[in-house]
Amino acid sequence: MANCMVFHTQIASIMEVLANAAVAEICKLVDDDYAVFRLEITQSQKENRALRRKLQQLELNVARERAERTTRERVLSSRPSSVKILDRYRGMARGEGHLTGGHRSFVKPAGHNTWRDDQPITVDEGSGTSNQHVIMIESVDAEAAGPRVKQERSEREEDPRHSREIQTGAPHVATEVPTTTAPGPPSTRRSITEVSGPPNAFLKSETDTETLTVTHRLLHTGSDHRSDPERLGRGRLGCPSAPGSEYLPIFHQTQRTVNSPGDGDTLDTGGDDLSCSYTTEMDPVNMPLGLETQTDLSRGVWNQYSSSVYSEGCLDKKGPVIVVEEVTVNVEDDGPLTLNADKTPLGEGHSQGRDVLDYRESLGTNPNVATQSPLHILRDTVSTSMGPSDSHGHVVFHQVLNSKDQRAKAQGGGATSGSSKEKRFLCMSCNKGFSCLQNVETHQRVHTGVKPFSCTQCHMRFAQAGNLKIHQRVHTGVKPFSCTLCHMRYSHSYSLKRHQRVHTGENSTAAVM
DNA sequence: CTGGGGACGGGGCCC
DNA sequence: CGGGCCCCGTCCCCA
Repeated sequence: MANCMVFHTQIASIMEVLANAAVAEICKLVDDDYAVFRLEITQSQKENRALRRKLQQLELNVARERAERTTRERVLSSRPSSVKILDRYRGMARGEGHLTGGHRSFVKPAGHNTWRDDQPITVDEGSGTSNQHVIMIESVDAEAAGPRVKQERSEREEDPRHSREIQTGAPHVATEVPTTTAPGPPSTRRSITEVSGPPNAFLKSETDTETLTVTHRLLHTGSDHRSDPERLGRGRLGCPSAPGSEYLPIFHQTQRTVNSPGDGDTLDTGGDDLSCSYTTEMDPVNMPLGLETQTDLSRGVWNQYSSSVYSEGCLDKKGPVIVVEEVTVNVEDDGPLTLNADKTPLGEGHSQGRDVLDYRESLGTNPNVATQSPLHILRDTVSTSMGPSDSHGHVVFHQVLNSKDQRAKAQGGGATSGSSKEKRFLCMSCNKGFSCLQNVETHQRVHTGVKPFSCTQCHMRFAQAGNLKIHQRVHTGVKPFSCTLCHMRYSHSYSLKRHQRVHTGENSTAAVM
């Protein structure tokens, strides 16, 4: 028994020794690893300190440079804004600026005109209520003896804040200077022309003698104030295509009412008592949606929207796309583009009629509008890459934008690719050409979702008065079109025509063909 | 095959 | 006479 106890005691002591040895071993290993780890940490800390010092040094350098630049700009404050913009642009090229805010179009300084005499500003605002302007920068450098390149800038109504940002060169405002116009010396003369025009439409000049490349730029800033009600209330608010008009390229025109109540009988069909009302309310349901915001500032920062000869392709399985490759506009030598300064629909928003709502009001109460315009679609889905300038200084922009309307794509493609002379008016959203401005304005409701004509009985809305009138037949039961063979009656004329194919045996598909 | 909405082109009127 | 605007006719598409 005693032996057994001694044996157990010895075993216990041995176990204890072994355990202690194991613990010591573990501790030793831990200590070793810890030492190594500490060493690594120390080295990392040293590296961090060195990098921090470098960073501080760089920040100091940047601050110093910025201060110098500010001083220089003050000294050159009498220089034209565009030149200052050029300076800033160059500064950005040097890495002094920031592109965090994307790009903006520069605007004529509000309140005071800093343009020099050799920078004529031609403002053609038609009704004087223009909220959009077109700025065409024409380089008249001697070196520009060749085909000149005009750069148009879309512009909103003069926004003091906007101007101030530009003038002060706020870091977040990166004003891009057209790359096609090599930043010339300060002596570069530029004529800037503001042209009033219809939204999203521009006129293709036919009498021009010199080919120019017009680049339409959809300028926007990533952290912009797009949703700012104030901004929405100004400028393009009154225009259907407006919400995105800030990104509109060029040829903005003054606004007008869709159907001025002064016109009065917009829906008056001469006794046809249409129980309809005229509103300018946006139909959120029909508003273009699904904007996958691709404001990739790192890629393009700003999107150029160019148009003219373009090809179409399906780069996106999900939907049709339009590849806009280049804009070619013929312009006379000595003059700015001759633009058709017309009033745009849904502009001033007359409220003379009971059923007439102020469009801007509607927009103001519908903040979604600002983000649902097709132009936003354009902005947000456009994948832009800028090609190199050709030998003539033309810049070719390539764009791929998703088109919401496949039909518009098909039709628009034909319209523009053919470059029909008759279709002088182009929709800036889909590049479709139209023969007259009114058609463009109507067409643009496709993009804007504006449906000014509403039925009072079912509150359906229509973009065209004629469609509303036809729609009214649903309520009235009027079927003016009757078949002479079977006395079937139809409310649509085409329904009758389609129906008569049954009698004639004409194949519907063949009829289509 | 029908009903109905969306969209475009063009004629006619007015200024 | 030309441009702008309104309206209508027409076609396409979808349910």
